[in-house]
Amino acid sequence: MGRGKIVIRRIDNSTSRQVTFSKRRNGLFKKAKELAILCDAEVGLMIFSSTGRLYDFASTRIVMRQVLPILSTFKLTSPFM
Amino acid sequence: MGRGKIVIRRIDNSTSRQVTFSKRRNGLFKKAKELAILCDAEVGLMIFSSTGRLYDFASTRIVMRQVLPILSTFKLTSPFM
DNA sequence: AACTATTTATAAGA
DNA sequence: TTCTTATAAATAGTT
Repeated sequence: MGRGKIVIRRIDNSTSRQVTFSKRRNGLFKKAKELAILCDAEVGLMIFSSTGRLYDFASTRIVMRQVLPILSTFKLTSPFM
Repeated sequence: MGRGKIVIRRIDNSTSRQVTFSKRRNGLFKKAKELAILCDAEVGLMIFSSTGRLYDFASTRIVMRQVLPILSTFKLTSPFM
């Protein structure tokens, strides 16, 4: 979606990568919110930039006992696990 | 993006809502994966359909101590909380 | 930070 | 319902 077609691989140039991150992160949040509204779904989205900064969104009513099984698909490091 | 412009509000017709859910869910996962690859970011995405079915995706390396603060933004029901 | 040429996603339709 | 396609929307490269 742009002046040229791109291949999906890590963007080498740091500045370009940062710009793309900002644009696509905003796009992803927008679409997550739209999905929740249009389809009456619950959506949780968390993004960590390569520098470790966190961006997140969650529609309501997601409960911990539903979230826990998902967490097991992450690589977890926690005293709880 | 389609034959007509739509307003972002809950889709009343159950069949249309299900069809849109399926299409947009796939689109959201695709974009989440692209963001992770292009921008070297970590992405976690969880979607519950209105019938309670879970769909999720996570790129690796997300650790529990980073996830926990996000969970507090959800409405939690858990013996841990 | 805007712009716009293009690509991509998707709303309707078949 | 799986496939098609006209159109809306996102965004890559530019300024």
